[in-house]
Amino acid sequence: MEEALNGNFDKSRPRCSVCKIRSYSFCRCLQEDQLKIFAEISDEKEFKDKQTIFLQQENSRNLYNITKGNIKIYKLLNDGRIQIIGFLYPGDFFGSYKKGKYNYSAEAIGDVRLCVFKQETLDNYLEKNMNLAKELLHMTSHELTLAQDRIGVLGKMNANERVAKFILNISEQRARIGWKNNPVSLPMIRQDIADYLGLTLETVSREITRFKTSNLIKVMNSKQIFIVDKEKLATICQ
Amino acid sequence: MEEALNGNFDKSRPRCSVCKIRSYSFCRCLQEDQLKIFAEISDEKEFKDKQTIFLQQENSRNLYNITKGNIKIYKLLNDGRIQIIGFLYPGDFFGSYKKGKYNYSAEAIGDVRLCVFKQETLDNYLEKNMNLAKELLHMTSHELTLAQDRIGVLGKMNANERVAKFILNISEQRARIGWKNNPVSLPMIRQDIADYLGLTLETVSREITRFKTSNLIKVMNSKQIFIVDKEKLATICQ
DNA sequence: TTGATTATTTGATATGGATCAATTTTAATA
DNA sequence: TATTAAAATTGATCCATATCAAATAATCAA
Repeated sequence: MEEALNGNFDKSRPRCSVCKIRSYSFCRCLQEDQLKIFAEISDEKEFKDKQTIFLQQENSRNLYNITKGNIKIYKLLNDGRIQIIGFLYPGDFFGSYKKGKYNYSAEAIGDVRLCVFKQETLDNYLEKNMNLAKELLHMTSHELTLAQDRIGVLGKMNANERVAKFILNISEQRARIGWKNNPVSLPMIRQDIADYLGLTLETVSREITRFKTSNLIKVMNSKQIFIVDKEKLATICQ
Repeated sequence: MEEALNGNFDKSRPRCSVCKIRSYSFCRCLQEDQLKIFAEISDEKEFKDKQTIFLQQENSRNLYNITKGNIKIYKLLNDGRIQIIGFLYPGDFFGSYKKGKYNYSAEAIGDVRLCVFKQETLDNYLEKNMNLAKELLHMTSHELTLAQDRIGVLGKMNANERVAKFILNISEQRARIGWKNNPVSLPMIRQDIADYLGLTLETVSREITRFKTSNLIKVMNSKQIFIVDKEKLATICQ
């Protein structure tokens, strides 16, 4: 099962040793000899497009680490309004290491592979490994700065600036994990982008058209955007 | 100096031992015998109303813990637009335990007393104290959920809902640290509330008037709001 | 390949909150 | 206490984005 998932049939090496995204993930702080233990306390699972990973009201039991694919985390208001909190990519983690309820729901965008950690198991392991605790602290702290950036975008920026920032952010994220970042692929649909940016899908579509018309981007197809003038895009959202 | 600040002249007890907000702060996880060391690696400082604690572009050196008063953390766009990321209260911490730049600026609202930790010093101390590392992780994680809640508010809620949520949130925060929460005191001016909620001060003022007119609140004075109908307020923002 | 479904774009109109402006209230200071 | 400055309220108007609606394009299933 594990071997099948990461395409590694060498039973002598733990799954984590051959994990391609480990260097972008919180487990990068582990020594080679710790990887075996870590592979044992985690479990790799697959999810299909649109499959729910967990819902906000559920008791939180797990922390997840994305090894392949994209997921969205979102909140639902009781009248059906949706706010997408974030799109997450390989190397990102989500879920909760606190008992209680999850703070959002999580859903796969396309096919996804996740490392699953049971809360208590991870918590126990933290006791033995200060590096990992520190790494988690730093990554959580980084998540917090990203969330604060988003507060700035949603609180003060107009539609034009939001869409520009979105395109640049996703391109930067791709670069960070060493992927092709131009043209940048948008795995999510326009409605998701709208629910992420606090706009409607019509407004998102119109802003993309404006960028296209003024030659800042080329729309190869609705999910592939080529950035023609990165500087000008950056100027829009500073 | 330390004694003067916390009103304790008993030199035999470390400052942290008599700290009134310790039970709401990350240092609550420390044992009595560790408090002496902690009092030595931290430093208590006072700031006056509107005084800048640090600016976003500065190199981050410190982590701060509020022992008295309120502060606001905010981001500035280059055209002068301001977004207040959060209002922080006694027991809250802010700043950075990473090298680099701060992610926001911080300013005192009214007179403030802060525990200041040097990054490296705290980091070194973490090495020796797993409890503290875990506590910081949990509190940072909690900060993250608060930030995610705010993303939901700014992305999907209208002016009416935002102001209702603000009043309830601040009242809950007061209750959490055991303070009088009705009438709730708003230490910040309307412009700050507006910059926090992504609205204008006129809109904030109008919404407060609406709540007053429909008898959900009583405005004792502009900084003291008595919540008359908590349930109805809660229904507005669910 | 074709029809059906889903996603995206584009257009017309409506509206919530911004903006501009004036007044009132509160706080600060001489 | 009077004078000034700062904060808050209220009113009139405007505009960016939402909403409603239709057309087009892409994707999927049979």
